[in-house]
Amino acid sequence: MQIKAPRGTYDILPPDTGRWHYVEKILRETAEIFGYQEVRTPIFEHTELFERGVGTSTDIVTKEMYTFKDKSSRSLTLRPENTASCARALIEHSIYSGILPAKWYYIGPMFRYDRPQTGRYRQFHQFGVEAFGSNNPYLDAEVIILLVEVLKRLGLNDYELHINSVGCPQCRELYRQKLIAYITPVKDKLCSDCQTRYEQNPLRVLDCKEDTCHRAIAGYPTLLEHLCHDCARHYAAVKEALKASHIDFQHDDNLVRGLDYYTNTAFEIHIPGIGAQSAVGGGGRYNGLVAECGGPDLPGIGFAMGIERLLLAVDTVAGREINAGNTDVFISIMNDAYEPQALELLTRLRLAGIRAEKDYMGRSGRAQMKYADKLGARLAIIIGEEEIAQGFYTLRDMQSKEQVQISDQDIINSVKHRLAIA
RNA sequence: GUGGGUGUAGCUCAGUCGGCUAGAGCACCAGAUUGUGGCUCUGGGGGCCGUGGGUUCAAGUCCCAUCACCCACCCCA
Repeated sequence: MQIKAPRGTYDILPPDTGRWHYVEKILRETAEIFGYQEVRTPIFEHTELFERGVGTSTDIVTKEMYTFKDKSSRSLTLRPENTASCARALIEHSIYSGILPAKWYYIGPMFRYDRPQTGRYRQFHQFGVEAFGSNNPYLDAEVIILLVEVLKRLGLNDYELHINSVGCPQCRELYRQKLIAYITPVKDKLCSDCQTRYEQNPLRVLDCKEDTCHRAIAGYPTLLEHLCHDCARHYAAVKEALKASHIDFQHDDNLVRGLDYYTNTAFEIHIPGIGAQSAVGGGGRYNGLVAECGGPDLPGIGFAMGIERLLLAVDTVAGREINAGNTDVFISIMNDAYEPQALELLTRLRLAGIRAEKDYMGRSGRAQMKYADKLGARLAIIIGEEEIAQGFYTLRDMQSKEQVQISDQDIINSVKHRLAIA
């Protein structure tokens, strides 16, 4: 039986890797312009970190983690997300006693044992940013502006940004009580999923898609009306800042993000038309996280984006195609006796910083030209009997088909010159 | 974890009621054009028909199982 990539994983091969580089470059550049620096944390961590950081009631922790024991019986887990690791690193290296806010970004693979689907994999890639140490609402806005800017730079102008505030532990608990009181009389009318949500996390009943549930709880009290004074002011400032920055968004009472660590601002960004998994990014404020992981009481805000979903969107919505040629110059020899000279010149071109290639399959002269064409070469250098006898190279422009004779000492500069103006 | 769909060449897919040596297009290689690419034409290499079992004189085709992928639920990025 042939061995294949495990379920939910896949290979990224050329020329696809070029598309990844293109997206990754935009992500890194944008983050750095906004003042975020890259962090790289381990791919696996102690299981306890995610249990505490993500929350034991979440789907991620209860059923989606890749957990294993190492040879010393430590329980380790392949990271399902990177925010908890960032908080751990921040604490471990006492970053909080340095210059604040600490503004980090990351990019890399995450792992969740989930049923694969369009835009959903078991090993997938996230880009994300985290800003620790400030509870300033304008930092919330900065992070959202960065998220939107990334989409704009990828040509994804058609997005839906939803925001909400989930308050602080105090006002959220008060609201939870009210909501439970509101739902309890109509509990029996809810779908079976909502029956369990009602027990575990009543707020999640709000974003159920079932019509019957919507009707059953119609007129429910909203989080927005129950925010405490500070939380309400914080949320108002975020919205005001987004408006001032001309960012379109919509308040969404039903946006209740699943992870336990969120406080105050929560947001999610969708791109219509890429399937059921249309959330390309989501995040929020997590003021309780650092303390929960054993550090000081330090606020934080961040988001994560799914790179597979971004690529899906770039393909299906933005319709962008990125394919640069493999090479610029191809050396064609008309007799295999010229292999040594060809390789010598090839290396000289390469050491001069020029992407150059030759044939290694024993192709005929004609086939070498076909090959050059497939590689996207803009220039071909032809070495045949006449060239060897008289000591020059034939330089062919693949587009115009013009050919000129160039001496050995001029060849590098001539190639450079032609590539620069082409 | 639940429901539905699909597995045939590297890719996209035909393959009738179970019946001769399993096909096409694209891609790849070669030739036409022995010193020159894109177009065209000709030829060639490539298949455990996802895997395992069953029914049958006979299975790519029917049945069962299994695995994988796709779509949706769930959840999320």
